[in-house]
Amino acid sequence: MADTKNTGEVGVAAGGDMESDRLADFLPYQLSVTSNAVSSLIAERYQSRFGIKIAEWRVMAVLGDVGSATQRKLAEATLMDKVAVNRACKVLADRGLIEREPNARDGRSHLLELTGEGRSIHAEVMPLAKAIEAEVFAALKPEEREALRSILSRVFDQANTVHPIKHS
Amino acid sequence: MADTKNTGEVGVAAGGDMESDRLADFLPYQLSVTSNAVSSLIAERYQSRFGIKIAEWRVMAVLGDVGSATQRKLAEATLMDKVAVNRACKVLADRGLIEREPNARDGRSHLLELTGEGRSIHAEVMPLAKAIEAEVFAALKPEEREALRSILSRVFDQANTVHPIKHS
DNA sequence: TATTGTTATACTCTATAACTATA
DNA sequence: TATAGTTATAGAGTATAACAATA
Repeated sequence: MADTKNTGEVGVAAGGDMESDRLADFLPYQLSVTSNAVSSLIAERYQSRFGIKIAEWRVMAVLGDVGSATQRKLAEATLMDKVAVNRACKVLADRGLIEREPNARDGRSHLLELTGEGRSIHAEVMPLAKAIEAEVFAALKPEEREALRSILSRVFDQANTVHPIKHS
Repeated sequence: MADTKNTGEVGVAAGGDMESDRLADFLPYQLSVTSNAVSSLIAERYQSRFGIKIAEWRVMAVLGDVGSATQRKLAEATLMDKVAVNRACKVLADRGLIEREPNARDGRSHLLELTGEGRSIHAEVMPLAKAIEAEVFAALKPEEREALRSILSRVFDQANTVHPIKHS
Protein backbone atom coordinates (compact mmCIF):
# COMPACT_ATOMS: atom_id res chain seq x y z
CA MET A 1 0.00 0.00 0.00
CA ALA A 2 1.06 3.54 -0.53
CA ASP A 3 1.45 5.83 2.41
CA THR A 4 -1.14 8.42 3.49
CA LYS A 5 -1.16 6.90 6.91
CA ASN A 6 -2.74 9.84 8.63
CA THR A 7 -6.26 10.05 7.28
CA GLY A 8 -7.93 9.09 4.08
CA GLU A 9 -7.59 12.55 2.60
CA VAL A 10 -5.23 11.78 -0.23
CA GLY A 11 -5.40 14.20 -3.09
CA VAL A 12 -9.04 14.90 -2.66
CA ALA A 13 -10.08 18.40 -3.53
CA ALA A 14 -12.59 19.58 -0.97
CA GLY A 15 -15.89 18.05 -1.91
CA GLY A 16 -14.43 16.94 -5.22
CA ASP A 17 -14.27 13.57 -6.87
CA MET A 18 -12.14 10.73 -5.61
CA GLU A 19 -9.12 10.39 -7.84
CA SER A 20 -7.50 7.42 -6.14
CA ASP A 21 -6.84 4.17 -7.97
CA ARG A 22 -6.55 2.27 -4.73
CA LEU A 23 -8.88 -0.65 -4.18
CA ALA A 24 -9.43 0.40 -0.57
CA ASP A 25 -10.96 3.67 -1.74
CA PHE A 26 -13.60 2.13 -4.00
CA LEU A 27 -17.02 2.48 -2.50
CA PRO A 28 -18.28 -0.83 -3.88
CA TYR A 29 -15.31 -2.55 -2.24
CA GLN A 30 -15.88 -0.77 1.07
CA LEU A 31 -19.55 -1.63 0.90
CA SER A 32 -18.84 -5.27 0.18
CA VAL A 33 -16.24 -5.87 2.89
CA THR A 34 -18.31 -4.02 5.48
CA SER A 35 -21.46 -5.92 4.62
CA ASN A 36 -19.56 -9.21 4.72
CA ALA A 37 -18.07 -8.41 8.11
CA VAL A 38 -21.47 -7.56 9.57
CA SER A 39 -23.22 -10.52 7.95
CA SER A 40 -20.66 -13.06 9.09
CA LEU A 41 -20.84 -11.73 12.63
CA ILE A 42 -24.62 -12.05 12.60
CA ALA A 43 -24.58 -15.45 10.93
CA GLU A 44 -22.19 -16.78 13.54
CA ARG A 45 -24.35 -15.58 16.42
CA TYR A 46 -27.68 -16.78 15.01
CA GLN A 47 -26.15 -20.13 14.19
CA SER A 48 -24.40 -20.68 17.50
CA ARG A 49 -27.26 -19.49 19.72
CA PHE A 50 -30.33 -20.65 17.83
CA GLY A 51 -29.09 -23.00 15.13
CA ILE A 52 -30.69 -20.91 12.41
CA LYS A 53 -29.20 -19.32 9.33
CA ILE A 54 -29.83 -15.83 8.08
CA ALA A 55 -32.29 -16.98 5.41
CA GLU A 56 -34.34 -18.76 8.05
CA TRP A 57 -34.19 -15.78 10.35
CA ARG A 58 -35.44 -13.51 7.58
CA VAL A 59 -38.46 -15.72 7.00
CA MET A 60 -39.20 -15.80 10.73
CA ALA A 61 -38.83 -12.04 10.99
CA VAL A 62 -41.34 -11.44 8.22
CA LEU A 63 -43.83 -13.94 9.61
CA GLY A 64 -43.44 -12.42 13.07
CA ASP A 65 -44.28 -9.08 11.53
CA VAL A 66 -47.11 -9.88 9.13
CA GLY A 67 -48.56 -12.99 10.78
CA SER A 68 -48.93 -15.22 7.74
CA ALA A 69 -47.78 -15.23 4.15
CA THR A 70 -47.33 -17.47 1.15
CA GLN A 71 -43.84 -18.38 -0.01
CA ARG A 72 -44.27 -16.00 -2.89
CA LYS A 73 -44.96 -13.16 -0.48
CA LEU A 74 -41.99 -14.19 1.63
CA ALA A 75 -39.76 -14.07 -1.43
CA GLU A 76 -40.90 -10.52 -2.11
CA ALA A 77 -40.42 -9.42 1.48
CA THR A 78 -36.97 -10.97 1.97
CA LEU A 79 -35.60 -10.35 -1.55
CA MET A 80 -34.65 -13.99 -1.65
CA ASP A 81 -35.67 -16.12 -4.60
CA LYS A 82 -38.38 -18.72 -4.32
CA VAL A 83 -35.94 -21.62 -4.09
CA ALA A 84 -34.14 -20.11 -1.12
CA VAL A 85 -37.45 -19.33 0.55
CA ASN A 86 -38.69 -22.85 -0.04
CA ARG A 87 -35.61 -24.40 1.54
CA ALA A 88 -35.72 -22.05 4.53
CA CYS A 89 -39.41 -22.84 5.05
CA LYS A 90 -38.73 -26.54 4.83
CA VAL A 91 -36.07 -26.31 7.53
CA LEU A 92 -38.31 -24.22 9.76
CA ALA A 93 -41.30 -26.53 9.25
CA ASP A 94 -39.17 -29.61 10.02
CA ARG A 95 -38.08 -27.92 13.25
CA GLY A 96 -41.67 -27.13 14.13
CA LEU A 97 -41.15 -23.37 14.09
CA ILE A 98 -43.64 -22.65 11.32
CA GLU A 99 -46.70 -24.48 10.02
CA ARG A 100 -48.67 -24.46 6.80
CA GLU A 101 -52.34 -23.65 6.68
CA PRO A 102 -54.37 -24.23 3.54
CA ASN A 103 -54.90 -21.13 1.43
CA ALA A 104 -58.58 -20.89 0.63
CA ARG A 105 -57.95 -18.28 -2.03
CA ASP A 106 -55.33 -20.21 -4.00
CA GLY A 107 -55.00 -23.95 -3.88
CA ARG A 108 -51.46 -23.87 -5.20
CA SER A 109 -50.03 -22.27 -2.09
CA HIS A 110 -50.23 -22.43 1.67
CA LEU A 111 -50.26 -19.74 4.30
CA LEU A 112 -47.21 -20.04 6.51
CA GLU A 113 -47.17 -18.82 10.07
CA LEU A 114 -45.11 -19.19 13.21
CA THR A 115 -46.07 -21.96 15.65
CA GLY A 116 -46.10 -21.32 19.38
CA GLU A 117 -42.52 -22.49 19.54
CA GLY A 118 -41.72 -20.37 16.53
CA ARG A 119 -43.12 -17.29 18.21
CA SER A 120 -41.13 -18.15 21.29
CA ILE A 121 -37.89 -18.37 19.32
CA HIS A 122 -38.80 -15.23 17.44
CA ALA A 123 -39.25 -13.41 20.73
CA GLU A 124 -35.76 -14.48 21.72
CA VAL A 125 -34.04 -13.73 18.45
CA MET A 126 -35.51 -10.28 17.94
CA PRO A 127 -33.78 -8.72 20.97
CA LEU A 128 -30.53 -10.39 19.91
CA ALA A 129 -30.91 -8.97 16.43
CA LYS A 130 -31.49 -5.51 17.82
CA ALA A 131 -28.59 -5.87 20.22
CA ILE A 132 -26.25 -6.83 17.40
CA GLU A 133 -27.48 -3.92 15.35
CA ALA A 134 -26.92 -1.56 18.26
CA GLU A 135 -23.47 -3.01 18.90
CA VAL A 136 -22.24 -2.87 15.32
CA PHE A 137 -23.65 0.55 14.57
CA ALA A 138 -22.76 2.01 17.96
CA ALA A 139 -19.93 3.95 16.36
CA LEU A 140 -22.51 6.02 14.48
CA LYS A 141 -24.46 8.97 15.75
CA PRO A 142 -28.26 8.59 15.47
CA GLU A 143 -28.40 11.00 12.56
CA GLU A 144 -25.65 9.02 10.85
CA ARG A 145 -27.69 5.85 11.20
CA GLU A 146 -30.64 7.58 9.57
CA ALA A 147 -28.37 8.97 6.87
CA LEU A 148 -27.08 5.46 6.24
CA ARG A 149 -30.61 4.13 5.83
CA SER A 150 -31.40 6.83 3.31
CA ILE A 151 -28.15 6.36 1.42
CA LEU A 152 -28.44 2.59 1.25
CA SER A 153 -32.01 2.87 0.05
CA ARG A 154 -31.08 5.15 -2.82
CA VAL A 155 -28.03 3.10 -3.79
CA PHE A 156 -30.10 -0.07 -3.75
CA ASP A 157 -32.74 1.50 -5.97
CA GLN A 158 -30.12 2.75 -8.39
CA ALA A 159 -28.30 -0.59 -8.61
CA ASN A 160 -31.61 -2.30 -9.07
CA THR A 161 -32.72 0.02 -11.82
CA VAL A 162 -29.52 -0.61 -13.71
CA HIS A 163 -29.40 -4.35 -13.04
CA PRO A 164 -32.79 -5.62 -11.80
CA ILE A 165 -33.08 -8.50 -9.40
CA LYS A 166 -34.46 -11.58 -11.06
CA HIS A 167 -36.07 -13.75 -8.45
CA SER A 168 -39.14 -15.97 -8.45
CA MET B 1 -34.76 -0.52 24.08
CA ALA B 2 -37.33 0.36 26.72
CA ASP B 3 -40.87 0.09 25.49
CA THR B 4 -42.02 -2.23 22.80
CA LYS B 5 -45.07 -0.58 21.40
CA ASN B 6 -45.71 -3.20 18.82
CA THR B 7 -49.07 -2.64 17.25
CA GLY B 8 -48.16 -4.63 14.19
CA GLU B 9 -48.35 -1.55 12.01
CA VAL B 10 -45.39 0.42 13.22
CA GLY B 11 -44.28 3.31 11.15
CA VAL B 12 -40.73 4.42 10.67
CA ALA B 13 -39.72 6.30 13.79
CA ALA B 14 -38.72 9.70 12.46
CA GLY B 15 -35.12 10.38 13.36
CA GLY B 16 -35.38 8.39 16.55
CA ASP B 17 -34.19 4.95 17.51
CA MET B 18 -35.15 1.86 15.60
CA GLU B 19 -38.35 0.65 17.16
CA SER B 20 -39.58 -1.34 14.20
CA ASP B 21 -39.57 -5.11 14.09
CA ARG B 22 -39.71 -5.11 10.33
CA LEU B 23 -36.94 -6.88 8.47
CA ALA B 24 -36.78 -4.08 5.92
CA ASP B 25 -35.81 -1.62 8.64
CA PHE B 26 -32.82 -3.58 9.95
CA LEU B 27 -29.61 -1.91 9.00
CA PRO B 28 -27.69 -5.18 8.59
CA TYR B 29 -30.38 -6.33 6.16
CA GLN B 30 -30.31 -3.07 4.22
CA LEU B 31 -26.55 -3.21 4.12
CA SER B 32 -26.56 -6.77 2.86
CA VAL B 33 -29.13 -6.38 0.11
CA THR B 34 -27.56 -3.15 -1.10
CA SER B 35 -24.08 -4.61 -1.16
CA ASN B 36 -25.35 -7.67 -3.00
CA ALA B 37 -27.13 -5.57 -5.59
CA VAL B 38 -24.01 -3.50 -6.25
CA SER B 39 -21.68 -6.49 -6.27
CA SER B 40 -23.78 -8.52 -8.66
CA LEU B 41 -24.02 -5.58 -11.03
CA ILE B 42 -20.24 -5.17 -10.97
CA ALA B 43 -19.57 -8.89 -11.24
CA GLU B 44 -21.81 -9.14 -14.29
CA ARG B 45 -20.04 -6.29 -16.06
CA TYR B 46 -16.49 -7.40 -15.27
CA GLN B 47 -17.35 -10.92 -16.33
CA SER B 48 -19.11 -10.03 -19.55
CA ARG B 49 -16.64 -7.41 -20.72
CA PHE B 50 -13.31 -8.78 -19.51
CA GLY B 51 -13.98 -12.34 -18.42
CA ILE B 52 -12.67 -11.65 -14.94
CA LYS B 53 -14.27 -12.11 -11.57
CA ILE B 54 -14.24 -9.68 -8.68
CA ALA B 55 -11.49 -11.57 -6.84
CA GLU B 56 -9.27 -11.38 -9.92
CA TRP B 57 -10.05 -7.72 -10.39
CA ARG B 58 -9.11 -6.97 -6.79
CA VAL B 59 -5.72 -8.61 -7.25
CA MET B 60 -5.13 -6.66 -10.47
CA ALA B 61 -6.19 -3.42 -8.82
CA VAL B 62 -3.70 -3.86 -5.99
CA LEU B 63 -0.87 -4.85 -8.31
CA GLY B 64 -1.67 -1.89 -10.53
CA ASP B 65 -1.36 0.32 -7.50
CA VAL B 66 1.67 -1.08 -5.68
CA GLY B 67 3.60 -2.64 -8.58
CA SER B 68 4.47 -5.98 -7.05
CA ALA B 69 3.48 -8.00 -4.03
CA THR B 70 3.54 -11.49 -2.58
CA GLN B 71 0.31 -13.43 -2.24
CA ARG B 72 0.42 -12.81 1.47
CA LYS B 73 0.51 -9.06 0.85
CA LEU B 74 -2.31 -9.40 -1.65
CA ALA B 75 -4.39 -11.23 0.92
CA GLU B 76 -3.88 -8.38 3.36
CA ALA B 77 -4.70 -5.72 0.80
CA THR B 78 -7.83 -7.38 -0.61
CA LEU B 79 -9.13 -8.86 2.67
CA MET B 80 -9.43 -12.17 0.85
CA ASP B 81 -7.93 -15.28 2.38
CA LYS B 82 -4.80 -16.87 0.97
CA VAL B 83 -6.72 -19.61 -0.81
CA ALA B 84 -8.87 -17.15 -2.71
CA VAL B 85 -5.82 -15.08 -3.57
CA ASN B 86 -3.95 -18.14 -4.78
CA ARG B 87 -6.77 -19.16 -7.08
CA ALA B 88 -7.19 -15.66 -8.46
CA CYS B 89 -3.44 -15.43 -9.12
CA LYS B 90 -3.45 -18.78 -10.83
CA VAL B 91 -6.21 -17.70 -13.17
CA LEU B 92 -4.46 -14.41 -13.93
CA ALA B 93 -1.09 -16.11 -14.49
CA ASP B 94 -2.68 -18.68 -16.81
CA ARG B 95 -4.19 -15.83 -18.81
CA GLY B 96 -0.82 -14.09 -18.96
CA LEU B 97 -2.01 -11.03 -17.05
CA ILE B 98 0.43 -11.40 -14.16
CA GLU B 99 3.82 -13.05 -13.79
CA ARG B 100 5.87 -14.33 -10.90
CA GLU B 101 9.35 -13.08 -10.18
CA PRO B 102 11.59 -14.82 -7.63
CA ASN B 103 11.64 -13.16 -4.24
CA ALA B 104 15.28 -12.75 -3.21
CA ARG B 105 14.31 -12.01 0.36
CA ASP B 106 12.13 -15.08 0.93
CA GLY B 107 12.45 -18.26 -1.09
CA ARG B 108 8.99 -19.43 -0.11
CA SER B 109 7.20 -16.75 -2.05
CA HIS B 110 7.28 -14.94 -5.36
CA LEU B 111 6.71 -11.34 -6.26
CA LEU B 112 3.68 -10.99 -8.50
CA GLU B 113 3.29 -8.19 -10.97
CA LEU B 114 1.18 -7.26 -13.97
CA THR B 115 2.51 -8.19 -17.40
CA GLY B 116 2.27 -5.76 -20.29
CA GLU B 117 -1.03 -7.28 -21.23
CA GLY B 118 -2.08 -7.17 -17.60
CA ARG B 119 -1.34 -3.46 -17.44
CA SER B 120 -3.28 -2.99 -20.64
CA ILE B 121 -6.34 -4.74 -19.23
CA HIS B 122 -5.92 -2.87 -15.98
CA ALA B 123 -5.94 0.41 -17.88
CA GLU B 124 -9.23 -0.62 -19.46
CA VAL B 125 -10.93 -1.95 -16.34
CA MET B 126 -10.08 0.97 -14.09
CA PRO B 127 -12.20 3.49 -16.00
CA LEU B 128 -15.03 0.97 -16.12
CA ALA B 129 -14.77 0.49 -12.38
CA LYS B 130 -14.92 4.22 -11.80
CA ALA B 131 -17.80 4.58 -14.22
CA ILE B 132 -19.79 1.94 -12.40
CA GLU B 133 -19.01 3.58 -9.09
CA ALA B 134 -20.15 6.93 -10.45
CA GLU B 135 -23.30 5.40 -11.91
CA VAL B 136 -24.36 3.49 -8.83
CA PHE B 137 -23.58 6.26 -6.38
CA ALA B 138 -24.88 9.03 -8.62
CA ALA B 139 -27.94 9.36 -6.41
CA LEU B 140 -25.71 10.63 -3.60
CA LYS B 141 -24.42 14.12 -3.12
CA PRO B 142 -20.62 14.38 -2.89
CA GLU B 143 -20.75 14.97 0.85
CA GLU B 144 -22.99 11.92 1.19
CA ARG B 145 -20.43 9.79 -0.61
CA GLU B 146 -17.76 10.97 1.82
CA ALA B 147 -20.10 10.37 4.73
CA LEU B 148 -20.71 6.86 3.44
CA ARG B 149 -16.96 6.18 3.32
CA SER B 150 -16.56 7.33 6.88
CA ILE B 151 -19.58 5.38 8.12
CA LEU B 152 -18.59 2.16 6.38
CA SER B 153 -15.09 2.45 7.73
CA ARG B 154 -16.27 2.76 11.31
CA VAL B 155 -18.84 -0.01 10.97
CA PHE B 156 -16.24 -2.30 9.45
CA ASP B 157 -13.82 -1.60 12.28
CA GLN B 158 -16.48 -2.24 14.88
CA ALA B 159 -17.67 -5.50 13.29
CA ASN B 160 -14.07 -6.58 13.00
CA THR B 161 -13.28 -5.79 16.60
CA VAL B 162 -16.21 -7.87 17.74
CA HIS B 163 -15.68 -10.71 15.28
CA PRO B 164 -12.20 -10.55 13.73
CA ILE B 165 -11.53 -11.72 10.22
CA LYS B 166 -9.58 -14.94 10.12
CA HIS B 167 -7.76 -15.12 6.87
CA SER B 168 -4.34 -16.48 5.93
C1' DT C 1 -51.00 -20.43 -20.82
C1' DA C 2 -49.27 -18.56 -16.54
C1' DT C 3 -48.17 -19.06 -11.67
C1' DT C 4 -46.90 -21.50 -7.10
C1' DG C 5 -44.28 -24.50 -5.15
C1' DT C 6 -40.81 -28.19 -5.47
C1' DT C 7 -36.70 -30.79 -6.77
C1' DA C 8 -32.40 -31.25 -9.14
C1' DT C 9 -28.38 -29.19 -10.58
C1' DA C 10 -24.53 -26.18 -10.83
C1' DC C 11 -21.57 -22.36 -9.96
C1' DT C 12 -19.57 -19.00 -6.85
C1' DC C 13 -17.74 -17.73 -2.41
C1' DT C 14 -15.85 -18.89 1.82
C1' DA C 15 -13.50 -21.65 5.30
C1' DT C 16 -10.66 -25.53 6.98
C1' DA C 17 -7.38 -29.06 6.85
C1' DA C 18 -3.34 -31.13 5.10
C1' DC C 19 0.70 -30.96 2.66
C1' DT C 20 5.49 -28.79 0.62
C1' DA C 21 9.19 -25.93 0.90
C1' DT C 22 11.32 -22.69 3.01
C1' DA C 23 12.44 -19.80 7.26
C1' DT D 1 8.30 -24.35 15.14
C1' DA D 2 6.32 -21.12 12.24
C1' DT D 3 5.17 -19.16 7.72
C1' DA D 4 4.09 -18.94 2.36
C1' DG D 5 2.00 -21.18 -0.85
C1' DT D 6 -0.75 -25.03 -2.80
C1' DT D 7 -4.35 -28.49 -3.22
C1' DA D 8 -8.49 -30.83 -1.83
C1' DT D 9 -12.77 -30.63 0.20
C1' DA D 10 -16.99 -29.07 2.17
C1' DG D 11 -20.39 -25.56 3.53
C1' DA D 12 -23.29 -21.70 2.33
C1' DG D 13 -25.43 -18.62 -1.10
C1' DT D 14 -27.34 -18.01 -5.53
C1' DA D 15 -29.16 -19.07 -10.09
C1' DT D 16 -31.51 -21.84 -13.75
C1' DA D 17 -34.22 -25.49 -15.59
C1' DA D 18 -37.78 -28.74 -15.30
C1' DC D 19 -41.80 -30.53 -13.34
C1' DA D 20 -46.66 -31.05 -10.82
C1' DA D 21 -50.69 -28.90 -9.30
C1' DT D 22 -53.58 -25.20 -9.79
C1' DA D 23 -55.16 -20.85 -11.75
